[in-house]
Amino acid sequence: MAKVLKTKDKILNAAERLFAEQGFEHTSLRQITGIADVNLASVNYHFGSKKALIQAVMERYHSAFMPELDIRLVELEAKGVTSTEQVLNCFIEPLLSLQRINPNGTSIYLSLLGHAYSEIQGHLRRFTMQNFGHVVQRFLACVQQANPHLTLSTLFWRLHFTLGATVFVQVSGQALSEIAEADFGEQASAQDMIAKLIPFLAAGIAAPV
Amino acid sequence: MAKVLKTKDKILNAAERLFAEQGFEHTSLRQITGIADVNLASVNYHFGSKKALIQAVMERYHSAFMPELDIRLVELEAKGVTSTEQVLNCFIEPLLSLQRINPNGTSIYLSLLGHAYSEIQGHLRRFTMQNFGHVVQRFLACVQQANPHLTLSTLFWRLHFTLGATVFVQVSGQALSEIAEADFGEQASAQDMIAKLIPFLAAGIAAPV
DNA sequence: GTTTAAATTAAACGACTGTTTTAATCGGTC
DNA sequence: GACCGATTAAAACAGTCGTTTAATTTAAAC
Repeated sequence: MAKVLKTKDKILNAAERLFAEQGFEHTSLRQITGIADVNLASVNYHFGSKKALIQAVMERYHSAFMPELDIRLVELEAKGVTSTEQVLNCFIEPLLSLQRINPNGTSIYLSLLGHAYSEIQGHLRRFTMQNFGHVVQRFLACVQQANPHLTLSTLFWRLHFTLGATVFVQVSGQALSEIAEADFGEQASAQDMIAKLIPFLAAGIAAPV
Repeated sequence: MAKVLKTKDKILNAAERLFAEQGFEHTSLRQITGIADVNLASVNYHFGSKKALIQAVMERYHSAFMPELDIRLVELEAKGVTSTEQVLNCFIEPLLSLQRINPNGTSIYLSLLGHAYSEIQGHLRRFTMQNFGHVVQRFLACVQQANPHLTLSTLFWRLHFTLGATVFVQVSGQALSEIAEADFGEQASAQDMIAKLIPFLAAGIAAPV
């Protein structure tokens, strides 16, 4: 008995798919309502604006991911951080748990994050930091504890390099996966990509100056 | 005797500045012609289309940078590559030499590259690979020579992480620099950013699996 | 069955985009 | 000075976008 989705959920589902595939700005409300098979005006009726729709799509994932991440960071902080890789590993399970929202939840969330940061979505950044800024702070503290030899400035830059590498790969993820599959015959799931990413990032963050 | 610029050059200069600051898609022809103080229609008259203008802006930098990079990669290849950092260092001088085109040439070029890859500019990617694909190939060969312990697949992914980190930081460069200056009192020039980036990337690429 | 609010629909709005058209002007040549 | 191609100028074009309006339908409460 496939549940009949209400208009609001049909919009959210269509939007998250298109946003992840094409980014926020390249996706028009007409595309979304076309796929969702609802009227154009219903987006503004149910969500108020496109901005608000974007935030609603993100929040569904944020609110599932962030608390999970925070739990693991707190645990790690308590028992003491000894390596950068430890910190990054805290991301794995929370990311994979997003598959409960959607079978492709992990890559969708990462894609959305990627587009949120590569497009100029100031309102999203503010929105995220307001709601989950403390998680970001805790993450930073953990990385710092793992790398006491690095100055705050160096850490600042390296974390942004980290963010950049992650984000970019997710945005170009589909295209890259196709190339990788053609060239190396390997299908790269979101999980595989994370596994490949972590050693790279950990080594980069902890690199000597 | 400040040389009076012809319309075509006024457009190119205004376009490269705005493209670097805002990206290609967020920059309208009306913005460009407004700053350049020329008529809107002159863009299509002199360049044919916005796409063609984008390529013209990129080519000015590509044609200055790519041959310089190639020279250094060939030299390095001849004397034998022993470390990843060696390969990345080949980028420094060619990047800095772009300041002859424009005092901010280095960061403008990197910004343009960033936007070219984070926006979906398929035509630019094709254009670049057609003209300078051999340089990319040589770069790949050098990295491979420096890291014989890595599989081609691992290398493929790590180079894209590398690209991502570089690109992202350049796109968000201005915003990040401002934060860094506020928090750590350091002004981060394009040169500084490259110097911070290379150890991070080199360690990431060469990391153990 | 009537009432009332919620939800859906079709249509238009106003603002923006890249591009094209048509006419006016500029610069150099005979 | 008259000609002529190259350049500039103002205006309109055709398309897309997010949003709003006003009318209609649906669904639940009484």
